[in-house]
Amino acid sequence: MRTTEGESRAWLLTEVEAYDSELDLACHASKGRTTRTEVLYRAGGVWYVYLCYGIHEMLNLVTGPVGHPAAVLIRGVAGINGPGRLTKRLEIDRALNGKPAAPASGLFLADVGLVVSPRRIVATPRIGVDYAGPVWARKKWRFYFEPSAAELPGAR
DNA sequence: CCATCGATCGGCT
DNA sequence: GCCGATCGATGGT
Repeated sequence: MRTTEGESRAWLLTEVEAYDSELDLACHASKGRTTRTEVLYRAGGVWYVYLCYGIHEMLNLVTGPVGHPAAVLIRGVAGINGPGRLTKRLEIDRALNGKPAAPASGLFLADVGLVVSPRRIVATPRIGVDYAGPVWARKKWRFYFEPSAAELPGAR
C-alpha cells in the first residue's frame, strides 16, 4: 500500500525473490559491507532501493536481524510484472532507500488476511543472476502465485 | 583515473 | 532470440 499526496493505493504482492547473506553470490552483500550495501545490514523493515543497468530502480525489503544482510526483491504485484516496471508505475526511486516500511515513508506492507495455499506458490531459480555461479543461481528462491479475480484488491 | 558490469526492459531481427 | 540503453558502484592501475 502506498500514500501519495493524500491518495492511498493498494496492490496485492504476487512475486518476490530472496537474497540471503554474504555467502549468497547473487546478493549484493557478497562483496561485503560497502556504501551501497550498508542498508542490507540494518534490522529488517527498511527499504533497499538501488539502480540497476543504469535505468531501473529495484525495490527490496531488508529482512534480516542487525548485522545479517538479507532482503527480498519485490518483483511484482497483481497487474504489474517486472521489478523495473513496478517501481516506475509506483514512482519509487532511491529516495526511499533506507526508509522504514511504515506509513511514515509512504510505502508499507499490510496483512489483508489473504491465505494462499502453499501448493499455489511456485518456486523457481532467481532471474538474471547467472553470474553468481551454478550453486547460487540455481537456488529456487523466486516465488510467485497467480491471484484469482476474487483475491484482487477491491474485489468483493 | 579508468574499465567493467549489472537482481531489466523494449525493440528489432 | 539478440542487443542496446544508461550510469553508479566497485575494484584495479
